[in-house]
Amino acid sequence: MLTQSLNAKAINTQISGGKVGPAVHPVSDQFGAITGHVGLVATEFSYHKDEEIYGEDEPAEYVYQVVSGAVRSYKLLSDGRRQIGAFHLPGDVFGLESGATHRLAAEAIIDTTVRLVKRASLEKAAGTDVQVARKLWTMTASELRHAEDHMLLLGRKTAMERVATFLLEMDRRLAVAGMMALPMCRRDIGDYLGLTLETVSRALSQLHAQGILGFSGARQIVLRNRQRLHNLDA
Amino acid sequence: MLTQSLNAKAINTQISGGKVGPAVHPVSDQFGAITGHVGLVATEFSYHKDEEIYGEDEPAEYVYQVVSGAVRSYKLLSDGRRQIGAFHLPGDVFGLESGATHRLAAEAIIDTTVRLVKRASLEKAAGTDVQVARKLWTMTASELRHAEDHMLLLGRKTAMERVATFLLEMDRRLAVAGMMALPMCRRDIGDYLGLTLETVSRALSQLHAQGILGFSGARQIVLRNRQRLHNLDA
DNA sequence: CGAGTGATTGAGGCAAGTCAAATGTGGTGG
DNA sequence: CCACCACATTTGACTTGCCTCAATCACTCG
Repeated sequence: MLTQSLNAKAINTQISGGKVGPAVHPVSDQFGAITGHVGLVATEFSYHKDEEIYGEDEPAEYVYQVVSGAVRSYKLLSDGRRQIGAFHLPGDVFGLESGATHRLAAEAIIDTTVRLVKRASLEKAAGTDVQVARKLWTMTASELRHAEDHMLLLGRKTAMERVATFLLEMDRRLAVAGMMALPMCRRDIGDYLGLTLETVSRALSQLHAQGILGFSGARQIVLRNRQRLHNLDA
Repeated sequence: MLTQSLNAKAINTQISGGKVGPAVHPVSDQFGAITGHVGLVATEFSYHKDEEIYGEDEPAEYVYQVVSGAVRSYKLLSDGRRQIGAFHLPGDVFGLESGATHRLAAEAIIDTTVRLVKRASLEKAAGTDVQVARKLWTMTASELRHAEDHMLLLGRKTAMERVATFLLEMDRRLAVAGMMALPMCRRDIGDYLGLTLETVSRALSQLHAQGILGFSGARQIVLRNRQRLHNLDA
């Protein structure tokens, strides 16, 4: 099913180690660090806004890297409550599992292109090449680090502290020329921070009123005072 | 400093692969799975109740396995708010890092004995033995899985759902003859679940009043109806 | 330029937090 | 062995930060 849909829509297949698209940041090309060593076949593939990439508990057949666009990884409760565990931005690897299935679902936030390799081929490479095995471990470990930081946020920070942390994270990860263009809506931010979209909006309005940030459209944000934002972040 | 204190208090050094203490569950002996392969030296060591094992951001010199007792891993905010990321019970490995430092601090909840090996020797073994490298990865991946589940709990579950989840987790991990002896106090439980100790206590009282659990002392709990607890867990 | 979705703002409610007091309990020394 | 003490837990009364529900506003994109 997934394979069919991939084959039907694949737009480009290449031997990795070839040139990397402009959206992939060179110093953080985690995928290349693996595929370059072992000559794995990487395929490019695109998803539309809100399209599912894989579901929770689905077999983990592929490992992905965002080329352009943005992805949300999340879990759902039976009544629809959602917790987004991470946002994946250009250059990020996602969907890497040590076990057989995906622990979270993944969806494109906006139209998104990914590069992907078969999980089985990575596993095989890791069995031969210790460098690859080490890389898989460190990628999982940095996801764990993020999750540990996020548990602190979700369990113990106030709404304003959460929003401040979020803004500083996004500023670090996607600011260009001091401005960030958020790909996600207020509901996504709320579901990432364990808040409602209204609470996120109120916190942003308050930061705007205090001159800590500026808007040019709801999703174009300029941080005017990172120091004060850090102070609000506990 | 750490090394000194370790040397001063070490009570037993052995080549691993020897017999395992009775408190370590045989089917989940993650440590043995590693050390058995490469003949690493494991040392036993004990900590008193509330003693720090390592601090946040401290160099990760050792990897630990609980032999007996219980350990909490946590992060602190500057004003003292605490988030416990995990409890480590007999058989569990903790303190395993891919990077140079510990991401969370660790403390003994009660008097605790651990087995430990040098991180550097594990790293070395992983460079030679692909089985070891794979094991390190899967151990980190299962910590990540727990953290992802816990983010959902912290971000989206109600107080009663959190406590129900906690009880089912502890029942699974440390119930003997249908009864569990919790090593941690209500404050630890609250800091694990993102609640206050009072809220934890009220939820437990309510479950007791509904006949879902029974007490013999505040920390000796017997689950009388796991199905109803599952229903409360969303 | 208008429709539709996303964002903001307001008013009121409630789940969980805070503060405080009473009760229970395990550990220890007389 | 038991009485006491220190601390853990429970329970109560009240507060509050965030949520819910609802209405308006403002982009974005046909």
